[in-house]
Amino acid sequence: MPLKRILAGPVEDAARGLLGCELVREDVVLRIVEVEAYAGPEDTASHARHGRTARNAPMWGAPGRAYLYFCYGMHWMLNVVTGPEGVASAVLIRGAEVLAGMDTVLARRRAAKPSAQICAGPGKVAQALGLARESDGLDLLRAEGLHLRPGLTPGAILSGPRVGIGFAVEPDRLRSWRFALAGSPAVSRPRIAP
DNA sequence: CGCCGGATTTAA
DNA sequence: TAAATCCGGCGA
Repeated sequence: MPLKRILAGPVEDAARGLLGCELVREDVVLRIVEVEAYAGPEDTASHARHGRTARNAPMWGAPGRAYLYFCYGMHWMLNVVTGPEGVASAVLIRGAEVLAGMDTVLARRRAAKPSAQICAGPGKVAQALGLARESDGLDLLRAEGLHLRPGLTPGAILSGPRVGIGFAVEPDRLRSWRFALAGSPAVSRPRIAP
């Protein structure tokens, strides 16, 4: 099944389908190992919970676009928009392994040496790719600029509650919409129970 | 290894 | 005023 079709489906399936896929920008190639699913206005943890705003507008767009937002006054977060056009949902990229371009990643992350956790966290992933506001809304399925492509077929997948959404109400708050490749060293904290 | 506070801008 | 976070410092 083509990636575009998976992204056009339910956000939970799209999230699982993104595990193992690759993000490419210039010389940097990352393998996605951890994601979180965020649905539309009905999901009280989602940026779409108050309806359409200037910030979350890309969430209503076509599947496969980027939704980037600024968080905690200093971090950019990369999401892949999912669902049909007009339906607001997106998948937050939370963790990745560096397949190529480690020197560039080290420079952007201001790290002295490689480590398994260099892209373990959503802020780290966007920073490693050099992403900010100007990449908001990009079509990731076009092979120019930032590109998303199929990769490794996932083995075992772990799931658990989403991180940093204590403000959401149940059942959204406890929903297991965080997914990660079992055994990957690039999964962010807190760890998902096996 | 786990907990805690500060950084720093924006959206609602 | 709190946020879909990160990092360094401190104590066990």
